[in-house]
Amino acid sequence: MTLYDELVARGLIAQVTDEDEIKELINHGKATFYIGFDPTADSLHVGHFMALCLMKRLQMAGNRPIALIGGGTAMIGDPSGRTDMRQMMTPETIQHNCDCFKKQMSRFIDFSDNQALMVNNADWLMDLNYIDVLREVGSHFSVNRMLTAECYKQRMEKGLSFLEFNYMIMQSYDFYCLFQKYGCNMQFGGDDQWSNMLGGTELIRRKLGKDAYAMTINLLLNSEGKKMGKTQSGAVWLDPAKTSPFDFFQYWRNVADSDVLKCIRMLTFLPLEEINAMADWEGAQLNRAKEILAYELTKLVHGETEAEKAKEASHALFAGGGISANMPTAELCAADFSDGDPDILGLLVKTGLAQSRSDARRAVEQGGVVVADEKVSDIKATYGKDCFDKDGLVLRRGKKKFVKVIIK
RNA sequence: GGGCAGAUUCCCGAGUGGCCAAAGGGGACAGACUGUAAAUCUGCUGCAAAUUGCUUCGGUGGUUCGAAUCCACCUCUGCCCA
Repeated sequence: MTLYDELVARGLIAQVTDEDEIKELINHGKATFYIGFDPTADSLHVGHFMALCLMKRLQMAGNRPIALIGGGTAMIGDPSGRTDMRQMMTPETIQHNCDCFKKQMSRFIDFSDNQALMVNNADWLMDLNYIDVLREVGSHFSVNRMLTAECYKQRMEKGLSFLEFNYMIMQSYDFYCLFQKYGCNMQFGGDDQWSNMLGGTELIRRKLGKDAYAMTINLLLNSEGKKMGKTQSGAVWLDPAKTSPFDFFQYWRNVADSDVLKCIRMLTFLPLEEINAMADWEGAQLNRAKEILAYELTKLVHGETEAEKAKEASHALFAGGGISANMPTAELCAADFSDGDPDILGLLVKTGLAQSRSDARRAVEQGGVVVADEKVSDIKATYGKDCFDKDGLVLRRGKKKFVKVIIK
């Protein structure tokens, strides 16, 4: 099976500019392609992970990836898919984020011997001269055309600043630069980037009379049509300091039935035959598929050891109800006992299981708090040092949130 | 530059002097049912020393016994005209 066919079979490809050309290029390792990453946070998240996987797949087939960090475009902010204006970021924040991205990407993509490149568009965008840009680039864009692009249409009602309107032009200019500098002939990106990417191929055609190609990958949406990789507390991050391997594992362990197969197909490197064999799984067996998904992804992102630990902790908690060395842990120190034994509400807040004492109180009153396998019904319950033996005391809020508390 | 409309809690959105910690919906959280799924039903959703107290309705001042609500100025947003 060719690479292109595999991408199709995995449901990754959304739109392409020229199917035959693209097939030819990527199947034979002739593409130098780029994917842009906007450094809007200090860690990559699941959405980026899809792009990284794609890069890896293509790199394995001999194509040359360029990871473009949008240090320059981040100064503007992409209006696509947004209904409100982005908050402006300071140059310092952007720089910090770029550095974090670099570190994380190196784990997935092999940058040695120029097999892949990492560039920052701040390098060429920051020094541009306004008049020159207008003459060189601006003359090739039709405002009428731009306004009909889907990404701007949505914003026509809510308001769109001139700043953001220029994002497409900057992104197009990136492609143009990379094409000239590195012979970059393809751009990949999320499907919401389609119009911005077309801007680039268009600009290259107009300025250089040459063809470049663009391909978008499907956004990872759940069965309700919402972007996956988001939780109430924000995105699911790849940085273990921001989303622990255990939480990462649990996120995937808990996806809806209807989304499991799609996730496995799109995100893991399991062979297609193996995945297709899972297609008619249901009930308990489908539940097993979720574990495979969670394990595979945790392994890819955090490594095999962490994946094993997360799986083990998950089993201990949900299957055995026992205590595990690998479950999320919170520590108490002597000072926490200095004003008398801590009460249940305080413990819940301290461990992050509740946001405030009010929140904790509600949880207890509704019967959602369990300590050491016993439901807590008294909001005034306290726990002395002797409650915490050397394995720790397991606090549970609801069915899925556990913390093991130990005394340092 | 001129005219008009608007800013309310996580989000949408009601509230136009006291009965307002603020309707309704969504989301989130908890309970029941389950498979760590979905659907459904119930509860709950500012903070705290909790039949009470405190802080919130874009910002700053003012009127009033009392302001999300009235007045002034400011900031931001949308629409129309230039």
